[in-house]
Amino acid sequence: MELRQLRYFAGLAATLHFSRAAHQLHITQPALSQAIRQLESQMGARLLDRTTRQVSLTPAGLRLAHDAERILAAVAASETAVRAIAASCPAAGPATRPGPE
Amino acid sequence: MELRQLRYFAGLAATLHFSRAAHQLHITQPALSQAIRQLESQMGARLLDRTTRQVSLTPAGLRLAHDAERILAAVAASETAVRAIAASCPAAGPATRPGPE
DNA sequence: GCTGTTTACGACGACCGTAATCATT
DNA sequence: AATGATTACGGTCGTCGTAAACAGC
Repeated sequence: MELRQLRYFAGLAATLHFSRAAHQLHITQPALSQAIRQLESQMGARLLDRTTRQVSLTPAGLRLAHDAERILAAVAASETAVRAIAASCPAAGPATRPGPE
Repeated sequence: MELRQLRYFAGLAATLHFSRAAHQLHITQPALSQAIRQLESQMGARLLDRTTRQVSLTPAGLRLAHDAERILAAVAASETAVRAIAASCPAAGPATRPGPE
């Protein structure tokens, strides 16, 4: 499982629409479809009920959608915190060159 | 930021030793070094103090190490939960073929 | 017939492993 | 000199986009 998968699935779960979700995620519909299919395969569980025209979450999909948002929020929060710490600690900066001059 | 990065960083933070961490992660040292470097670049913050022979966490790295473990635990828990739900809901299985027969 | 998802296919890029280099003890 | 991390480089796999096929309203 990768964060990319969770981002895509969260976007799809929010809209329940492949086209719109793909557009919001800045990818094409086939790429999203493939990624979701791969996620389902890896999880060994069907996450969506696709009746070709109707997209709805299965119980497992609902759970994953909920968890995905929490996880993605935690990741974003951590990233913000780490950047803040680095910013307040010049010695921990990315390219803090004390330099001889 | 990807989970792969977090897994690698968590493993490295646990041992503070590239060779041992890489071995435990089933990759080579250069691959780990590259992944960590990439993570630092993307985060815009130095996560480790590498004095060539001595590896120690920066404040930002310490924070990320802590967050990474929490996030990875949440991911693992979610995966378990989703699989359990799918297992208890045959209709949500991966290849549950009701079949005409 | 049209909207919307899936499948097929080719190209680009990322990740990993091997080999060589450099630094520290 | 030996250990350990980095850099360079080539191969391979994954991911994405375009094009075509399929299904429901």
